[in-house]
Amino acid sequence: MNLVESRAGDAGDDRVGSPVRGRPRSEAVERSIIEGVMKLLEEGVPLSELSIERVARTAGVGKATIYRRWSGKEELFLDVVRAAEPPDPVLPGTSMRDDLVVLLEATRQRGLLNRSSAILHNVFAQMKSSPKIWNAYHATVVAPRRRAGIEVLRRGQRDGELRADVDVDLMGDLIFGPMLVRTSLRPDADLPEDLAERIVDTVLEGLRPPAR
Amino acid sequence: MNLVESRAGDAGDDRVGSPVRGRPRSEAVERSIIEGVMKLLEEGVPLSELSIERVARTAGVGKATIYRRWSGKEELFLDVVRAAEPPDPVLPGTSMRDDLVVLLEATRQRGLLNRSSAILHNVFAQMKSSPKIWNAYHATVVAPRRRAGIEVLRRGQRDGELRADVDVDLMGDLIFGPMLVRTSLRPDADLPEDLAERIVDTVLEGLRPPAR
Amino acid sequence: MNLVESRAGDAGDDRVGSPVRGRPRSEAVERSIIEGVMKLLEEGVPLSELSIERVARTAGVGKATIYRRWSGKEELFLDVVRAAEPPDPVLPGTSMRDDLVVLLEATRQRGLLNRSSAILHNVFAQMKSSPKIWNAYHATVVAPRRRAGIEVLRRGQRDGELRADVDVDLMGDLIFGPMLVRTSLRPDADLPEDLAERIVDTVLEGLRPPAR
Amino acid sequence: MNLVESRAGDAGDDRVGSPVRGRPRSEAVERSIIEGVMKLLEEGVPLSELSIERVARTAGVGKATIYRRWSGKEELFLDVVRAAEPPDPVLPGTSMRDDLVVLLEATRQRGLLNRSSAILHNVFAQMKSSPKIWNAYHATVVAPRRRAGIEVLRRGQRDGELRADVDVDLMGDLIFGPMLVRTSLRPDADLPEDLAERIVDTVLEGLRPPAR
DNA sequence: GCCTAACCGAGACGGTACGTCACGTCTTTTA
DNA sequence: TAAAAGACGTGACGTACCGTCTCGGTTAGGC
Repeated sequence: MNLVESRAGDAGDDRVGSPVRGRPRSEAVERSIIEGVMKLLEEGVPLSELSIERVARTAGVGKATIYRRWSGKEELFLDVVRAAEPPDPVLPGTSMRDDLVVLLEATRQRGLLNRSSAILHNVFAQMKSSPKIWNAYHATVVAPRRRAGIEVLRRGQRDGELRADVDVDLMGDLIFGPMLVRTSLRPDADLPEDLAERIVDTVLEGLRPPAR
Repeated sequence: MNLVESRAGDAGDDRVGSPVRGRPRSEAVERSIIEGVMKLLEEGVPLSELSIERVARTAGVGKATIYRRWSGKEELFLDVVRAAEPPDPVLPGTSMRDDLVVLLEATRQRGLLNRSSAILHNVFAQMKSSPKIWNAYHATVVAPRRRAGIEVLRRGQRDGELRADVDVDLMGDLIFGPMLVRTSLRPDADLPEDLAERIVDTVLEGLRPPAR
Repeated sequence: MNLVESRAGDAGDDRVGSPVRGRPRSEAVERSIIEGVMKLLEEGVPLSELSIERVARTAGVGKATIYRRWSGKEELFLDVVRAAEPPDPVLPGTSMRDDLVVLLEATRQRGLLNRSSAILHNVFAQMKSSPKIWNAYHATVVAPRRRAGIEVLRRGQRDGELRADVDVDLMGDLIFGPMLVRTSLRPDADLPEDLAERIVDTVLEGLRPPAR
Repeated sequence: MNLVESRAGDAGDDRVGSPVRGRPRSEAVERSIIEGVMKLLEEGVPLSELSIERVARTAGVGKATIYRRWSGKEELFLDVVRAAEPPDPVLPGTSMRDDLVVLLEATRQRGLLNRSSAILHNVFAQMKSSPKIWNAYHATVVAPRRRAGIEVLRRGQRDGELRADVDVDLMGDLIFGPMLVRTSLRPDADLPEDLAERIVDTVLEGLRPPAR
């Protein structure tokens, strides 16, 4: 998970009995660092004041111990976000429409979480400002979910729930775009309970006025 | 436009006696600061290395001169973005559909600009990471455009191009959401030339398979 | 008195009738600046915090108005000290011994003033740290007094109160040195009322001309 | 010696477990800072241009490293002066008169040093302008020497070289005052080779115990 | 009674230094 | 060899003054 995990004498060690020498890294230290960051964020400390120095002080840990595991602030935050990421929703599988609603509702829940708890709101924002980290987060967390959505759509095409000539890639954005805009870009947008259903149904239904 | 502009006797001062005291602020200095930031960004300097100190050095200006106008890095960047903002597109007015395509195409162009020139990509990202600045940007730049889109939709309803019972607020996100996701959130998405048309037409058309 | 007194059109003006043109400098401004400095010093503001900027603010005066009169902080302080300098004592003339006691007592009074009022203690100290200013102060204030002391001693030699072979220059330091050490160099020394008499009498004891 | 030296487990710590924690401060760095200041002073840099920033640059050291040891410019200069202080002279002990001449000659040498090398002249002046630092210098450097002088005088009284009823405290100033005035207060005074002898002999002339 | 030059307050301006903080690396002792 | 501790060089932070420079507005002669 970390980006800096190479231990001295790690690779290419022939002897099986003692792959690493010296004192092993403490997992407890690892946990206490990540939990320390979360504690600070929950206490409302703005991200700009979250220095490595302060994290080390809070976790009762030396700075070098942090740098031994992560190459910098961004990598550390990436792991913090990953640790706080809610599990993927279970799809009912009753229909494409229902599966899409469930996926979209999970996205809405995430948006609500970001807004209310403020734990991750800023970490998230910070991540977006760092292309390297945002790409890493995208690749390991966001993209898989998007792929799951695409897969649902493709299955819908096979089952006749969606026109076969539709570009599922664009379709994914048509479904998730409106929700993501409201959760991530428009700070003032509201997220009513039936939003997921309304988006899915509206997109699927067609919006032209009925032929008279 | 600036956030720090308390000077005695600003606009709308009835009294004739003492409109401004002391040497007035130089507009040339103001311009050279903003242009200095742009120059640095164009040269590929990462935003994290864009200190006020460096901006001052580049613009040949004292730090205090910057702090006299902006209360910090974020406020300065906000003005940089505003200065680089392209003008609003002119709507053809031939139909709701055409107007929407033009608006959406402008959004796509903005996305292309952000990606290619790298001038604003990072400033943008940075802005998103600061709620205060993002809200200010949203209120003065993004929201008006969104209102323009909503207005087009409402006119479409009056003219019978859009069903009268549709929630234009949600509709705005249905149209602009997919494009914004591709320009702002998905770093790997492509932006083909006909994307605006396809989004508008697909959303308006309806996606259910035709009754057999 | 000031070090920067050149007015434009000052020197080399042929015409006699109009030596200065334009609005003349206000003497009131001059006074209010010096009094402003004294007020601040009396309030206990340490000299290191006495910036030109603050002096200008206190006196309700523009900075340029100060720089028009003095070339810097040191020159200004020099004039402040000169303005606060007590008048030279009047010598009784009854005898060399009495004149010396009066001069030495004036020095003691000055030391007491410096210690108690704290007005000048620090200005004095600051002045000593600037060779240029200290020399100027020495030349215009201290040296004349020293010359007065030397003159008294010389008169004493003529009148037979002091041995004729004594080096009056060294003698001056023998008399004034002990007092100056206590007033200027030893912060903990006490200055009893009869100090001047004791110094003069002790030093003279061995230097009286031998009874013939 | 320094004024800022709070480190855990200093001297006199009985507990064996944790005498000092973390990387110890480098003595080499300490030396290079003080030597850097001296180098600059020798090059003729006026004291007013001796900023902490410049000292750090010269010594190849971070500003924080300086502030870790001294709380400001004055404290640093105090240590510089102490480092440059010549060793106390060795008293011959042949007589009170000879001892006094040796002590006074050391004072004269110090004055010559201050004048010629210019290393310390200004540091000295600066120190005098800061009561806190001057008092510290006085207490640790000047006062002990004065006490040594007083002790010599007292011994002279015991040995019959000085009248027993003389106030040795005042006597100290009578001897050292004239020399100090010439070395510290009068910038134009000369310091001839036989000055120490002449002062001592002149002052003692009247204070010898009466021949029985 | 005007003209005009210098004054005056205010404050912007390019600089420099302040003292603090965090960065990421390093050097200690202890485990 | 990991770990806590903290020193180290580096460099940005935001503030305060420096001495100079515009501004609009005042004050005095000289015309």
